[in-house]
Amino acid sequence: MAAGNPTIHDVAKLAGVSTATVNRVLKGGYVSADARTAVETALKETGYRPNSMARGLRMRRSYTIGQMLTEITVNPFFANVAQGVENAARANNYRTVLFNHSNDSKRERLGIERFIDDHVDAVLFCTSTDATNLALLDRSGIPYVELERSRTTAAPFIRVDNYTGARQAMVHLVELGHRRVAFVGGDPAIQLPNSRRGYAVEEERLNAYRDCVQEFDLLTDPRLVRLGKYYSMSDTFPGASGYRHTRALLELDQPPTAIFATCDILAAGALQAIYDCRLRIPEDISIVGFDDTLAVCLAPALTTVSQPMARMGAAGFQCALDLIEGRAPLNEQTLPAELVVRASTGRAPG
Amino acid sequence: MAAGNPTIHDVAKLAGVSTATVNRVLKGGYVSADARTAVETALKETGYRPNSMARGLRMRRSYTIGQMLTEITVNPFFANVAQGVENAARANNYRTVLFNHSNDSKRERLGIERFIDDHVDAVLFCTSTDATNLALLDRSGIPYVELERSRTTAAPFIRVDNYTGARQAMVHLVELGHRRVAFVGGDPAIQLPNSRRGYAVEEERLNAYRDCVQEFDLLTDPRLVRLGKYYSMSDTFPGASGYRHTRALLELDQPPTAIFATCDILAAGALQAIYDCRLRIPEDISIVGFDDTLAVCLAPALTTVSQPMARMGAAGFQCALDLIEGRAPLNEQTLPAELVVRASTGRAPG
DNA sequence: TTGTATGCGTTATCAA
DNA sequence: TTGATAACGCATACAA
Repeated sequence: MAAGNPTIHDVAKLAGVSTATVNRVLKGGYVSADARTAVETALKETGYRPNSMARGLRMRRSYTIGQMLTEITVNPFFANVAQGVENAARANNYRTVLFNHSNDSKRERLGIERFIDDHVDAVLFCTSTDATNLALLDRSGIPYVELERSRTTAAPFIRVDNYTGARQAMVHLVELGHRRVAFVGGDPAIQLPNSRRGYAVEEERLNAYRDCVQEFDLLTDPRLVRLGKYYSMSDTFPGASGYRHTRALLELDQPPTAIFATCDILAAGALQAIYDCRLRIPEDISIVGFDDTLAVCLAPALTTVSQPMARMGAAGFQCALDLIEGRAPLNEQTLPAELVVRASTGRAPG
Repeated sequence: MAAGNPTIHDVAKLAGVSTATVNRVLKGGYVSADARTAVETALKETGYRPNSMARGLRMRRSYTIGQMLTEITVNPFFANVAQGVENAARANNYRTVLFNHSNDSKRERLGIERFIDDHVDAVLFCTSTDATNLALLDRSGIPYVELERSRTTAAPFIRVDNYTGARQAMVHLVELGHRRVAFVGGDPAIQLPNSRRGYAVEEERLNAYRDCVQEFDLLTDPRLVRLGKYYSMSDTFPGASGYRHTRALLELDQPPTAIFATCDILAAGALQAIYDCRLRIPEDISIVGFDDTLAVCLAPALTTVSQPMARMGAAGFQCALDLIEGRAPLNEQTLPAELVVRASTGRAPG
């Protein structure tokens, strides 16, 4: 037994039946009581476990989901989504294989080819760099699901209601009396061209900001809106961009009393900038993040818009499973984001 | 072609040769020039990719490594190690499958059984909860490697020189004039009973602290040594333990001028406590972390002992591959940890 | 230099 | 109710 795992043949021989009978007790079927007990004891004795490769070959199904992630180490967001997928997958006897493309379309292509080699039953993207990469899967007949951002309209898409989430953040600040609120966030222009649906993450968040500025008659100053990337893969400090923007904001003749940074990593950089300027949060300035990843670890603990990362992953897996098994999942699902108030927001000074 | 991927038979038929010949041009062997070109064009035309399950079945090798992690979402340390493993694995045509046991030995057991079902070629642990779980693999003849912590002496073990790393942190503080240095760290008593080798992570770090206190004649006060868990899986805020310990330290009649927190998550909690007490870092108090995970994101950016997480993962994979292919890797490898000085340490006040 | 034939372990059809 | 058998796609021993 030490040398090589027991196969269904070993079980059959031990039980004095054929492999077909063993299979029947395993999968359910007409088996006599005698045969059943014989097989069951043989099963126990051998400690038989089916060989997943043989089964996969035979069933033309690998029971494996490929997860294409941007970069699991650079933003905890991805680890949390992956975790959600993983748990849902395990519960359904699926396993997952990860691949990080680091926003490099060529690498993503490589990863997709690996997925095809692995005969994954479906692929989850969070998020894809490029619609042409997705087309590779179409050719192989492998279904896929997009999370967070969408590059195509054909595949099911699990999204988050970024508009409402961002709006909650703004309303919270307004209620605290802030009227000079800065926005530090992703530039819609960077992502939008790639987006195939009505909403790009960045656009939604920015729209919520702008709408609230209008609606609540906040100070409008173009210098308060700072757009760019959330973080750079190559920067030694991912929050560098948030740091720079915040420094610039604090040097304004009339600095904002609150900053809405639409990613906890940006917010982390903002906190560092504020710390360097020896300002006190929230007494001197309030700050709200987005994601709820680093938020709870920062000083002070960050008020942030929490994304349902694990739920997104789980919903994505469910879609994938539907696709695999020939059911038609919703083409689009929107999950809510929710403001979590912690210690980084307070009444506007003055 | 859309329905079903091309097999080696398709290629053979198209090229007008046998599957054996196709295999020969794929794997290298005696093939006539004519046959070779015919096969090569057929390969291109079909876009043939070998079926990894069929190959795995035939070769009795899955080209898959199982990674057993404590919990990828709770500490970025694990994501970084996993990333290191992953990259090394990909470079060697291996894939990895993750499993998080959340410090639950039963869950770990479950995961190992899944790995056995998957016929993984080897398992990497970072870290195992329990030596009896490892024994399951022995019975299946699956080799394994331990990272960071060891529960057995048989398997190769990739460790970090925690003593020297921690010592660097202490020397750094001493050089800055600190004489009242607190230690907030893991309790050796929690982990040591499980450890099968001379060094437990916690013991090494604590020993370095104690040795330095002696050697540099620092203040010895048992109240300055705060032991416990790095973080709790269930706490809403992982840094809670660091927060509590730090609050207690700051309430001492003679609070420390520096804190060595032996995990960035603990340090994050310490930063929050210090922030709440309206003390300024490093002017009022210095703090050093360990790991270099959150460090760069905290305010102020944390001076910390950097662990070679990706290297540990890569070295672990190499060991696993050696084991799989019948080579004998070193039973133990020690990687260095290195102090990274950032903004949270400065001259002792007063 | 090339092709035939077999087995890896599982599932499932079909005949008994 | 059961067993013999074929097939999934690949790799390879052996024969030609």
